[in-house]
Parts: sequence; C-alpha cells; structure tokens
Amino acid sequence: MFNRCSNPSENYHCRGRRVHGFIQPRLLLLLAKKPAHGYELMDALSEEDNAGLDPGNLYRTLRGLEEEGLVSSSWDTNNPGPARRVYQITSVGFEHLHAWVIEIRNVRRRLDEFLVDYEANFPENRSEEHV
Amino acid sequence: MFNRCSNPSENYHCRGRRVHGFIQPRLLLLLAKKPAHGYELMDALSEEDNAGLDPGNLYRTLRGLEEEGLVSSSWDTNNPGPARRVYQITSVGFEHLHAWVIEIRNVRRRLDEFLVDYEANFPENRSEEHV
DNA sequence: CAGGTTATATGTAAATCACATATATATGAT
DNA sequence: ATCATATATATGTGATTTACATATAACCTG
Repeated sequence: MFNRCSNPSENYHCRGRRVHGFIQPRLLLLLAKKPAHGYELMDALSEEDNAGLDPGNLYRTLRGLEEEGLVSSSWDTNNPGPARRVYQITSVGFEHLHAWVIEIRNVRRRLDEFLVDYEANFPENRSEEHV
Repeated sequence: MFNRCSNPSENYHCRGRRVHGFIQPRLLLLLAKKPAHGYELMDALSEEDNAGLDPGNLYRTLRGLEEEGLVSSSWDTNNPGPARRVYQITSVGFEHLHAWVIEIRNVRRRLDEFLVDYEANFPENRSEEHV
C-alpha cells in the first residue's frame, strides 16, 4: 500500500530504467537539518513526493548508510510507544551529500537538454508552465 | 571501457539508487527523429552524455523495447560491413515517449525542489551558474 | 593475414525495487 | 477486557537493472 509506481498518463508505465528516487541524498539533506528516526523520515519523504519509499526499503537504506559511515544511530526510549532509532548525519555523510548535489545538478542539466530537444520536435506538447 | 560510473567529486561515488540513465525515452526520442541502428544510437547517446551505455545493455534495451512493441526492427544488408538491425519507433512508442516526458518533467521539478532546499541550507555551495 | 573498426549479442554477479510479511508498543473504541 | 489502529522497526524474496566481461562476425588496411 505504500510505493506504487506512479503512472503518468494513466495508461502507460514508464517501465525500465527509472529516473525517480534519489532517496539517499534526500535522507542526507533531511538529516543535515536535524536528527530524525526512520518513521519521521518516511513521512517527510512521502510529503515531498506523494509516493515515498516503503518502510522495508527505507529502513534498509538507513542501515546501509550507517554501514557506509554516512550516518550514525542510537536508540531513543524516552518517548511513549515503540523505541525509535534516531539517525544523525556524520561528517562523511555531509561530504557525500555535497558530492550528490554535483551529480544531481548534472542530471538536471541532462533532463533539461532532453526536454528542450523533445519540445523542439513536438512543439504541440510544450509544457504549459513554460515562461 | 564504456560506461564507467561517473565520479562527481573524484573522491565519492554516488552509491545506491542512481538517478542518471533514462535511456529508454532518449532512444525513443532519437528514433522519433529518424530510424537508426544500435551502433548509431550508442554513438548518439555517448555524445549527449560522455558515458552512454555499454553495447550489451543497449542492444538488450532495444530488444526489450521491441518486445513491448515500442519499436520495430528490420535487417539492413545493403551496406558494406556487418548487417545492421535498423529500428523504427511505432505509434505505441510515440505514446510512451509522451508519457515519459510527463514523468521526466515531474522528476525535474523534484530535483529543482531538492536543489533549492539544499542551497537554502548550504548557501556557501550555491551553483555558480545560477542567474 | 594480423590487427582494427563496425555491428550485434550473450553471460553473470551484485545491487536495487516493489511488495509481502513479522514483530512489538501504545492508544482509542466497544 | 479485547479489538482495531497508529507508531516503529525489521526481514524475506522474486524480478529487474546495472556494470562489466566475453563471443561472434563482416569488412578494411597495411
């Protein structure tokens, strides 16, 4: 019930190599602002992006980031409800976040180039939000 | 020797969920302009994007698109050298290309939001190309 | 004929993705 | 009391994707 693949035109799936995602830098940016636990991060991602990530993969991703040393975690048992594993970004994590940003700027440039090329060939399908 | 992972900061790989790619819509857009064979498409992708796709995966992707009915192919034996499988986009392929564009516009918007958020938090790392 | 270019294709280990499922604590409803 | 729901973390798994290696074959050049 979580992360169903978005279906842009209601009729066609964008099968194959997916562009959407980049969960890891988004997690790092969220954690750069303040420490948080998994459930909180899941909510934040879902808000940005109507379909975030399913809990299973989110927690696995966080553990992966921890294994790589980009974040560190500790248990928070001071709150009512089940214990929370609270994550913090590390200095290595900050470095990776900055590296990701460079990559993401490159991807955005390539998407722009693709869209310009597309719109030159299909002017009837130009974006309406175009200035 | 083909598609080595780009290493944005020379020191850090953007490991995990990759953003770059979207080979399928780029192939469809190229084929929307004119029919072409695999090797030609590989060159075109490499030109846009210094590291295109390795031949193995490119040919497999093309066969996949054909299986889904987005392109069709026929052998061209009129030229010297090895025979070429020439691909053409189909009407279904055009429909998928248009669907991909909607998805890619959404991804670009989300990348923009991410970068705006990042730059608000790290103003010292703002893009220099910013107007 | 040896070596390089053009051209297409298969093999494969590792990573990723989407989805299902398990576990446990607390709260609110009946 | 018990049942459902929300909160919170975690494992299992089949299918797909990725990166890279390798195979095959026609043609050209020296």
